[in-house]
Amino acid sequence: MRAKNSSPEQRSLTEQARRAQIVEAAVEVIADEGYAKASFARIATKAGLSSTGLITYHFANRQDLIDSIVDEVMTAFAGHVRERVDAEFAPAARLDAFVSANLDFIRTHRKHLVAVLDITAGSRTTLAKIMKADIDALEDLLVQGQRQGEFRAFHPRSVAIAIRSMRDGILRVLSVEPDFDLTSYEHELRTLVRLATSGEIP
Amino acid sequence: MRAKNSSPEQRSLTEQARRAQIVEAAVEVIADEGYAKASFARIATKAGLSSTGLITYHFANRQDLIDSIVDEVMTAFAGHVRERVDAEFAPAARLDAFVSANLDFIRTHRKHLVAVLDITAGSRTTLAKIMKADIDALEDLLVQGQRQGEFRAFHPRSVAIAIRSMRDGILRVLSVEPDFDLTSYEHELRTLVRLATSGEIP
Amino acid sequence: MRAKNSSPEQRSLTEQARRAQIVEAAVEVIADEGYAKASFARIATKAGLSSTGLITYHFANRQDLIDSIVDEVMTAFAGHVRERVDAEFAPAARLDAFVSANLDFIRTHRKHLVAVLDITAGSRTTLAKIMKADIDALEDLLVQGQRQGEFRAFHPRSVAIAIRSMRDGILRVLSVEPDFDLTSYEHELRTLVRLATSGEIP
Amino acid sequence: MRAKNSSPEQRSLTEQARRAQIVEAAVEVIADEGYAKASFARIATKAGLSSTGLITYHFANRQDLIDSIVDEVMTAFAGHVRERVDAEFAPAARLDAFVSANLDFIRTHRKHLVAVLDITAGSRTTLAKIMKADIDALEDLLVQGQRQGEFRAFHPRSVAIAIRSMRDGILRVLSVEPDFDLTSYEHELRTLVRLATSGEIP
DNA sequence: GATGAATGAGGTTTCATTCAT
DNA sequence: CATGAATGAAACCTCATTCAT
Repeated sequence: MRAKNSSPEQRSLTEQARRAQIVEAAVEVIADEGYAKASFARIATKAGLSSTGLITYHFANRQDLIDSIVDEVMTAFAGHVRERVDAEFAPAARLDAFVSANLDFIRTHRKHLVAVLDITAGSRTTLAKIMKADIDALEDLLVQGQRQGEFRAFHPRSVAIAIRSMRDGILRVLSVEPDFDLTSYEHELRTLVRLATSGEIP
Repeated sequence: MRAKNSSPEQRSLTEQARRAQIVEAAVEVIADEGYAKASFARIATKAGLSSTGLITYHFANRQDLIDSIVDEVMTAFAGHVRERVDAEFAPAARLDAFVSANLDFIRTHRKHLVAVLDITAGSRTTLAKIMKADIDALEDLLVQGQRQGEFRAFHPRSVAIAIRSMRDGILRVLSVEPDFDLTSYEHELRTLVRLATSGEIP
Repeated sequence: MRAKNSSPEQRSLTEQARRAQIVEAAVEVIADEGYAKASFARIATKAGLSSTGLITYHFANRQDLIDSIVDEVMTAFAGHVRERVDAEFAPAARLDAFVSANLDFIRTHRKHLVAVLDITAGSRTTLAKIMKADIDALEDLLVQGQRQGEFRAFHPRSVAIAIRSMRDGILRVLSVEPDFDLTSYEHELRTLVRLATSGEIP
Repeated sequence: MRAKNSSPEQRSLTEQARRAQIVEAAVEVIADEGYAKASFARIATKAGLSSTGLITYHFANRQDLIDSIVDEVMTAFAGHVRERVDAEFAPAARLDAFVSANLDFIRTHRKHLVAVLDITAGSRTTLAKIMKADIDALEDLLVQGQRQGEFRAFHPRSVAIAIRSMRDGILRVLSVEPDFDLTSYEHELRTLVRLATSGEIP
């Protein structure tokens, strides 16, 4: 019997634990070896499962597992960032909080984010969905700053894409160079974002 | 006898043409459907070949084909950019030329660059190689500008990564939204890069 | 402790009820979707059970469940037909009663019989057993009629096969066209059987 | 590269031979062990192939193989029967030719027909298609006989179903008892059909 | 040079069955 | 009695690669 159609609330503790375990193993495999090599067999081995059947038992199919990874990681990520952003009031401060919250989360969840980056690169539909969500949120922040006169005049969507790109870019570096030190990059990124946006709209 | 191990110089005209044809077809398939779905079968079909055997006949193996795509595209890309950069003298102008040359090439070779982006996302070793080359070149440009006092003080490698990321990021957007208009993005990108670097080192 | 190996007499009421429930669900699934798609998972779902484990708990294995379905349906079927046949005395009347009793049961138990038909089509050993029983019974009826001089001379086993085939054939039609109207078919079948057998042995 | 989309005409001799070989092996396996047990692995073994991959190479998928079997067998069957039927003129003679042609073909192609019977039992859509074609053809024959006054009044579709059922029924017997002697059955079947239809419409 | 045929490894998924609780 | 979790075999299918012609 499958757990396929069960909604998150009705999952037993055992099931939640197993799902989490599988998701973690998948994250590890994807982050370490790349999405292309993340077969059920490797994931099962990494998770210490006796067969790939257990994965299909807990997830409807491959896409379901992948979606679960993305959902879980991005929900945590977005939550972390939103909390930090919402602690600030002025747009410039909020934007700076956004950048530093991003970097913090990257530091503590490198593998998870690299895994999601890899997934989105290998799955266009997932990429489209996530990218839109990210960029929309950033754009809102920027437009807000412009309305309040804190930010200069610029094309908000383009700048949103640029900022998001700089965050993603460092993940790509990390996927190849896991020990890359983020200190300098964070400093420069915050500076760049400030320089890019500051200046009142004339 | 196989053509596999022959070095570029030894290739006959026919062979060069076939290789180019296969590379073009592969680019198209990867750009349109993603790296994951770019099987030899699809590439052969797109190229109008009757058998995947021909691909293995002209390329030692899959990796060889992929490397050829990347080599070809990146060589042309780098050549185009270098030419435009070298036409300028002052670091700031060279950097601006770099950005606009990048965008121009993206406009005219969208599919090729999206394909390479997809490939690098799916193959860590390729990614590492390309990224290093790109960032090194950019870093040189930035260091030069700082030495000549045109650029402010910043961590050159970090800013190089940031600039390269903004270029890559727009390719990800294009991979999902092929008709995205680059005009505004190019404008903002040039502005951002100028704002990010300008100011003499004190 | 398992209920698997218990003989029918030893079964508790609860257990009998569960078995019946599972058998009914299996009949439904097989009749609706075909034997090939009648997995334990589908049967459990149809029966409103939470696990396929319950099926294996009550039945030794798949074959046991299938056998139970066939046994139950065919016992009821045979009982119904025998009762109707035994109400008549003359062979011709008994044979006619046999045909009309068959059709009546088909009308009231279409799904059950379609399920059994599907099962026998998918399991040679089951088919052999049932077919032999059916044909033997019919053959007895025919031989009796010949002995009493009511039926013409014919090869009884062949005619038995033919009559049984016409009964099975309509089930195949019903498996594809559940709403097929049996009225005309019953009329023709009774006529055919009468025409096929009537005439004294010279 | 696959031969998937090739139409029958453009198949090479080698390919035609391989396809025929695989079809024959599949027929044998299905006739001997039943449709349910006819996995690619068994078919490949029976055909002496080194891997199941070769089956997928020559047939788009399982359904394609199954369809090919059915097509091939039923085309030959229908051709044989039609030829024999068309050699006669009067409806009664045509119907008798139909029956005896059916039996002849069953004798020479037992395995093929048993295989098709098994396939249709395991695949509702295929069953529906074939049954409709068979019954339609028979019904035409019967209606023709009624129009010309050679046949008595009866419901043509029902009698068509009955006749076809008697033909199918003997195949089921053969699937379990391959050495069953058809002589008596053929005799009785021809008699039954004659008795069932003869007599002018009043 | 080119091709179609063949191969076998490896992918996801389905499934009946077992077992601890 | 019943359940959910786990297992591993087997299914179909895709694929890169090899090879005879």
